[in-house]
Amino acid sequence: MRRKRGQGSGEGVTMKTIADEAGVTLTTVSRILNGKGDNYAAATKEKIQEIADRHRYRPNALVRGIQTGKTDTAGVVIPLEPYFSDIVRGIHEVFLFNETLMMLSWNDHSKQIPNEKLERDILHRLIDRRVDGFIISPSAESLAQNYIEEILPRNIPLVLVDRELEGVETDFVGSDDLNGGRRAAEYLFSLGHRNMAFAGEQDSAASSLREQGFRAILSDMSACNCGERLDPSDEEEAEGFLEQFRGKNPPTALFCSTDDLAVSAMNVLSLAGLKVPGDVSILGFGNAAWLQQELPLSSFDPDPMAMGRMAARLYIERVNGTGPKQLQQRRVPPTLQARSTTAPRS
Amino acid sequence: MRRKRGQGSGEGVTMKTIADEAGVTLTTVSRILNGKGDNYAAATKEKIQEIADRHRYRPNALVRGIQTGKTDTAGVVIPLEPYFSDIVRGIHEVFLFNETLMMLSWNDHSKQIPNEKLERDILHRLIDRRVDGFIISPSAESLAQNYIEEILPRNIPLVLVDRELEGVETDFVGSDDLNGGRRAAEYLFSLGHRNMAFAGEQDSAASSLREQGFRAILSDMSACNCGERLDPSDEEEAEGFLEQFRGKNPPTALFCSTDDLAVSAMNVLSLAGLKVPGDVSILGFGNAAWLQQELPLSSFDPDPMAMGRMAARLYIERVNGTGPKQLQQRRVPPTLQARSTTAPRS
DNA sequence: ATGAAAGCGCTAACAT
DNA sequence: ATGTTAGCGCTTTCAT
Repeated sequence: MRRKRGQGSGEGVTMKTIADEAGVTLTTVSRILNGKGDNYAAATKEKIQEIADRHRYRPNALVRGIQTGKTDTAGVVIPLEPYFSDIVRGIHEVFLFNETLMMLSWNDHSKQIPNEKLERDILHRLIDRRVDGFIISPSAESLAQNYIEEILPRNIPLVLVDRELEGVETDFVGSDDLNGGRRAAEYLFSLGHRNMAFAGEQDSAASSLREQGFRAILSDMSACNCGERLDPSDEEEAEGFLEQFRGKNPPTALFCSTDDLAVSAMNVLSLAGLKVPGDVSILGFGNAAWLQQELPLSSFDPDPMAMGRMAARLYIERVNGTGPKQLQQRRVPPTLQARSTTAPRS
Repeated sequence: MRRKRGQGSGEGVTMKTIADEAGVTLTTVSRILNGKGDNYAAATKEKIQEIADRHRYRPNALVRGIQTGKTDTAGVVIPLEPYFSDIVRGIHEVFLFNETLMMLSWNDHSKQIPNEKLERDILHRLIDRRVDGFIISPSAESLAQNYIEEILPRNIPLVLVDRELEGVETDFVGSDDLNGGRRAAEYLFSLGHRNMAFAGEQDSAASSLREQGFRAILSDMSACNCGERLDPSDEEEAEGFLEQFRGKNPPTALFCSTDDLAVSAMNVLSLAGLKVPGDVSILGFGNAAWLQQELPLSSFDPDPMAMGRMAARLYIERVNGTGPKQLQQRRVPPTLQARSTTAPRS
């Protein structure tokens, strides 16, 4: 067996050490140090506490973990990139007040091919250490199988953040895309725009929700209309996209489901000689940090820190068994950041 | 006692479960699943393995931890801000190949007053969970006491990254500031500059090393000279700083010990009508990400990911007891990023 | 007001 | 080629 650590203070000090020194049993020490010693003589309590402090005694959470089945440790699997690290910061903030610590890991998000094997290995490492639950931001759909096979059957609480996974029945915390879409419409409407366009990718759940909310409001408003979804960054669709702005009575505002699309759109439009926001107001979604210095794009900030906080709160509910029985879907309303690519209709 | 988890597959499956099902003892299962079963009959080995797989058995690392005194888990205390999260990514990369996981935490780096109590609490949480060691990027000098009292006496390996702490005798991994300073001098010299200036803060260990390296090279070169250290962002020193550039035969190059100083210097110089790099070449240190889009500042990239990797490797050596006995000081040479604020002397 | 004893899931020394 | 036993550090029932 591996040697325990050397002989500094606080090392190798167990409840037994303290019990022996105080001339009482382990049980007594355990109860007193855990605040369950109401019945004990004040003198005993003080003595135990004093010895513990003097030795800088620290309880062994591993043992407590195997005894109680709870480790107060979460498995957090999130890439450490700008946007995501804000999610982690939000989680951390809530954990601070819940005696919880996170084991952090992630799979290489930068590689296009997600490494299923590697992620499964990471999950195993986390499960072996008996984390109470998981908070995961899945890097790809293809990883769903991992969660379905490794986490759910073991009945370990799992909260997904930022991205849902088809076929994985679990809690989810993300951005309120529907709400964002609605407010995009309301905002552009309030600037006087009536004729609008929408740019979005195909096959993106988030993008669809944003579009849905956007159109829902527009169809409630009178005298509003909006062209079909098109992707200015897609070779096939770019031409059609531009076409909309060439007819008579062209759109004066454009809502893009991501900031990337907003940038593509701006490029396409400016090549065609259109001014932003003079001729067309552009509103994005994502509030990408890399953008803000280059280009003052009006956009929705999904508030990743708030998402992290919300995910952590849900996690705590799950791990403690408080909170509702049904699976939760909680969404943080994005914050509108009006900058200089949107303006009143001229 | 808290209920163990419910009844899904892989839950509550222990070696005992497997042993019973196979009609052998715990020991047999333990040995076979740990690859120490060379002496066992192939049939037994296969049977055990099959049962384990079928039940999706996973070993309990908590138990292993209390038995062996090793948890394969590191306590990492680093703020999750841009520069630092790259350090964390470097650490993570190395841990992936060492069966190690990190418990990540940090104290609120944004608050000016570092919360000593909070950080001590975090260290306790980590110690209770019996991390094998620590990798810490201290947010303030005032926290030194925490490490001295809580970590060192317990003989827990501690590697400091990015920032050293006076009075804390421990391993350190950081940027090679001396080397950076030297190469700054060599680079500016190679561009033809002979008359130089240096901007740096007072009381910064890193800044002093950069200055030291810088001056060491200059004094080796013939016909070179460099004014005294001044801080253009300091009200008292700004005037003197500018004064240097007003004499006859003024400096044509400026090395700043941080990118922030480089920005201040540029402002001061441009107010005085001097052109960069036409009149003065400016070289910074830090390669701050927020800068790169605004201003193509020539600078040294301290390569935080490499620092993280190096710290993790040293950590692994410490935890495994391999590696040298003496305290280590390892430094990553920064990478020169020549952009457009430096040019040949005109 | 305190103790004794069983047990958590596993490892490792010591058998046979 | 496999089993027996003690023990890791603690919590929790059941005594007294």
